[in-house]
Amino acid sequence: MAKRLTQQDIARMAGVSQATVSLVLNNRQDGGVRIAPETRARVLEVIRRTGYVANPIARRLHDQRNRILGVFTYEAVFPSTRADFYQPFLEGIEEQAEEAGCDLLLFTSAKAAGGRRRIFSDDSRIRLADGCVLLGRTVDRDDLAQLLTEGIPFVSIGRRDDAGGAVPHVGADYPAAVRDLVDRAVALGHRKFAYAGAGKGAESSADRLRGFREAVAAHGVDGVHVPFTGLDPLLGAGITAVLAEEVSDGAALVLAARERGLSVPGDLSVLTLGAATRPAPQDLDLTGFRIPRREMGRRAVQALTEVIEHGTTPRELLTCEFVAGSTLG
Amino acid sequence: MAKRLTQQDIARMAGVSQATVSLVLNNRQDGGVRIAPETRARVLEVIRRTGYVANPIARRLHDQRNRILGVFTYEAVFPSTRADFYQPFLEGIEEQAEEAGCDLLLFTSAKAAGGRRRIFSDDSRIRLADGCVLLGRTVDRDDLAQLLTEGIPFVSIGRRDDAGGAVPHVGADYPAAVRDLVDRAVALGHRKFAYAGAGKGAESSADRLRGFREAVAAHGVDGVHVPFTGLDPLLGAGITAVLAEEVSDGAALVLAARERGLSVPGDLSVLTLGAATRPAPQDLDLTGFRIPRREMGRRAVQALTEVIEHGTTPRELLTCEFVAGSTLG
DNA sequence: TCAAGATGCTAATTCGAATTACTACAGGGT
DNA sequence: ACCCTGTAGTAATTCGAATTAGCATCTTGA
Repeated sequence: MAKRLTQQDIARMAGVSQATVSLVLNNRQDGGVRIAPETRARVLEVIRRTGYVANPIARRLHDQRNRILGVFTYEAVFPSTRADFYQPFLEGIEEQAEEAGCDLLLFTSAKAAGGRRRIFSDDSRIRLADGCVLLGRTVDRDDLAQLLTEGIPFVSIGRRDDAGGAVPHVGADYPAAVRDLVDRAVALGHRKFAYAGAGKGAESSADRLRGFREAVAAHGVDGVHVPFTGLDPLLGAGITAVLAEEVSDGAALVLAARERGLSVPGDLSVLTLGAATRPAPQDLDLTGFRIPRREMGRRAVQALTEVIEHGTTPRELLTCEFVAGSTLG
Repeated sequence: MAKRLTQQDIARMAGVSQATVSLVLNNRQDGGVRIAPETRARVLEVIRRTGYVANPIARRLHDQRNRILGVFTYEAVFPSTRADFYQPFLEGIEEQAEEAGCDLLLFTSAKAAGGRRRIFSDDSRIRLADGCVLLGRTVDRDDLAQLLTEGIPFVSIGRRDDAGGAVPHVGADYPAAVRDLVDRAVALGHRKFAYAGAGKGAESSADRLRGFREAVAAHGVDGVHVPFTGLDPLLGAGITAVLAEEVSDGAALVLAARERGLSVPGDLSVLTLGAATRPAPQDLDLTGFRIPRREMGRRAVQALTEVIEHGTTPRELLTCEFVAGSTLG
């Protein structure tokens, strides 16, 4: 393998010093730096002839910045089963990274110790990057705490509870989105609501349930929280509008109701809250909201840039867009 | 931003020299290097406590390994329009990288100069990685040549013609796959074939056409090459079996034939050759072959590891699996 | 008891480029 | 002759980690 040319080589060929080559290469004119036009031309000619390109590694070593942004996920991102979830986020991340002139480092080397990746292991490579975007429905709290104490610049996609300190994040404003759905349903005459789903565990689940509770309280209407167990318990309780955390659960409700000869939304309205841990049928035209995944990816990278440059702690919730659908009436 | 820890810092904390930290970190025991167990333990403890990781840039400057593998694509990988194409490759790449304990660097910073990314620009970052996987239907020949002359380890996914030297690649064996299809069709009685598609441009297209020509020659049957222009020219020429380079073209043929009251495969057999530059309907059950994309991704990373470690020039074609379908008879 | 050998660690150098402080010299003014 | 200013360039240092030569110190064996 042919040894790569260095500035020293160029310098020798042009009969100048390495420093001069560097100065010419970076076209420096400021701060009392002067290179005679002929010298400059001579150096440039040698560079042109040899096709010399500065070694980016040495360059970065000096500049203290990599222009590398890390992306950490707690599972592999590409398998098609997970692709639907990660895809839009990554799309936004990639877009913004390109704009910022940064490369993306996927931490694929993180060993799945005990089935799940961990950021910090014996040989953590997290510091390879200037900073890191965290992606996943839930994030290990110990990992978060350690990121904070070690002062590693990072931004979580998705709101996160404090973990020994405020966690920088770019999330979706689930409370507002869920309140909006309830508002619309109340305006249409609904008075008995149910929230079907976990409502806890991940912050995103808790936030949705919180929005639900706030909304029913504000309107003074009935609202119960139940784990998702199918259609019967809901009908028995006289519910007229169900908010299903999981899209696939919402879809299941619609199908079950119709199978039983009930009309959706005539007899029952079904609203879906965007959680997609399982694949769901696409053809049901469910009413709900759209999580701005791609935009979240973009904003996360922007926020990360700020963290890296100014050490700020950005926390931001993006608005979810209402999706009219046809299951609310 | 909190200053990043250096070996010097670790050394101070452990009360040893920077050299010792380096030796412990790399677990060196050879060549007269000896570190007392207690010292080693003390250093490791500090490393563990602080979560210190060697700066890859500095490391790379000195030796030649980062455990970072680059992935270069000539367009953004995540946009959903391209996802179907890239996804399976990336899945394999990620899998194998994880196994090899390497991280993946996506060259998102490569500016699309003139609409298309280029590997080499004024400030090429290609050398951040230990080596690089190239992904794309076509690859810039100048880029290839420069990769070769600069001795940068890389592997192309997809066979590539020489570009001032043999290009390491992991491709699909299109000639064999196409020959196999022709063989099967001949065995079923077909004697007049057409190859519909570009048959040139990308190596993958040329390889398919070459396989076609070899096969019809070997069997002594009729075989013409036409650009894809719909159904009529084929019927006029008395063709009974069409091999459509593009999946979507194959699908179009089937639909057109059936619309005209013809039976597929009764009146016309349609074989598809797996090229997917455009989205195609999934429900037609076309006869053809499956490109082992995921496996290609895996093998490419394995091959790249060999290139990096031993400077070899692996060239390999993987077998495409026959897909029976229902459009050959 | 003293040289030989083993042990444990460190000083110094290297990688390639960027940057700063500084030198060397020319010409002008007094 | 002296200082001053401007010009053109270079030597030396820096970034962080890896490596090698070599310096102390401690054990043995004769």
